[in-house]
Amino acid sequence: MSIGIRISLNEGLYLKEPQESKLGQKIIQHSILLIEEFGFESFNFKKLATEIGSTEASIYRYFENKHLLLIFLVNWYWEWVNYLITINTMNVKDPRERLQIIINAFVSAPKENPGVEYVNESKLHNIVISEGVKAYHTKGVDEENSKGFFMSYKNLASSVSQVISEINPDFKYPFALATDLFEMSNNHIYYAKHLPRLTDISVKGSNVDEVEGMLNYFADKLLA
Amino acid sequence: MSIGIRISLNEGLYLKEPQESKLGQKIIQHSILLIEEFGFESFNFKKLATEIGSTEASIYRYFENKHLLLIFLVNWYWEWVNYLITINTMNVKDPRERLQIIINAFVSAPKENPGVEYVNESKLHNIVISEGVKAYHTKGVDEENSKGFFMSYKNLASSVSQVISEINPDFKYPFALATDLFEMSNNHIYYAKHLPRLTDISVKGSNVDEVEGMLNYFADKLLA
DNA sequence: TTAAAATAATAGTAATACTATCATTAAAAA
DNA sequence: TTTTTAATGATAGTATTACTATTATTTTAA
Repeated sequence: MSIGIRISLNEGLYLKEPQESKLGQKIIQHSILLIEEFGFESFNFKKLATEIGSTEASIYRYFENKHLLLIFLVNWYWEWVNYLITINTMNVKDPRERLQIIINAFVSAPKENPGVEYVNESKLHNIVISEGVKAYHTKGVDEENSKGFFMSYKNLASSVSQVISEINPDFKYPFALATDLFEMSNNHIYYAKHLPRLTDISVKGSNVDEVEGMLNYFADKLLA
Repeated sequence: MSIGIRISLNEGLYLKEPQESKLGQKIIQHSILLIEEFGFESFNFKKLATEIGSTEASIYRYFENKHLLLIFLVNWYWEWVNYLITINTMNVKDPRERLQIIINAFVSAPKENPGVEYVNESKLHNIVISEGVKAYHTKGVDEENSKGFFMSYKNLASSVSQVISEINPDFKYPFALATDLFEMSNNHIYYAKHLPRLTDISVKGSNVDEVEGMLNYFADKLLA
């Protein structure tokens, strides 16, 4: 059962809106499961087709290729985090408190499941952590950007930058800090798990309190 | 003509040390040129072979696959930045000044060409900026890490973290900040060029002063 | 000057990333 | 309800990629 959020994404990302059909939803659902489990490189439409009992050709009717599917998924995540931030900060006046809520959403948005039944938000977050940067680190970035494929990230950065500027109107780098907090959140969760000597924090199970603490500390210090 | 630096990397990264033969050096040299120009995804050993007038099979005698070649190149960069930092901070007592030199190396190491004739450091830096994260964002990261494939990055982070701890021995996140400064440096140069709404800084041509200014500001504030 | 090592030439395989065509099924409109 | 349309499935096929194997030739070193 859905609580009724509908995430609408740039139409150029897909050939046919996958959220509006059973097969489309299955593609989203199982691509998340497969990419999370086996990684983006070894993921392909043939394996996905087998997994959902469909065919490669059918999947190609929804997405041009797996790269655009990845961009779609990452955009879905950005939109969803932005949505969560919006509702969770709605009645909070103090911008410092709003930024804390934002940082909490960055590290643990998946815990607040919005009930889109075909999206496992926790696994999608893992994908964003492990593979997310690949969405915009390609030679096609400029063309894709011109089509608006990264608008959701920009909107998210913009929302956060506004809160930052509210806290400290003289701070010179509100967009950069917004982006950095998001990336640091993902990076340090990744490092803690895979390259622990690149960080000071540790993540036990799904406990990301140390990452959250660090980001709050950084934000406080920078905006003081 | 070389000024005599020799960058030695983890032996598991290659099948045969490419820095010790003409063909190996050509592989390094032209893989940098091709990846920088066309991107890592569209790069392959066949194109590289054609480019250098050799064969796929010959290249496979040096590197198992293009992914390991990328890790090799990125490691080369990390080692080289670490080397530059070492010599440039050698006689500098003040750790704050040392950190400034480090930040300068992060944003513009390529300008100080060490004279390894088969490595275009500036283009290699572009690769690190655009493709670098792909080196350690894969499903194989844990196994590769256990073989020491990311030791150079850890060493770099460790060097920088020591300076950070010298500036402020109570600072809780010296490794994280070291890593973040490096990643932010690369990220914001990339954003300025391709996704400017994710940052506040701009990079005109090869002028990265604004990035440098921001990183110095962040470091100062956090370590104050 | 001969042996060893490195490289080139050639060929081949399995997997990937698609595209095309036609048959079947499901949904919507008449 | 039928009939038209849209969506999906089944099947096949192509070009490229990521390799591996074998043998010939060239370079280097003993």
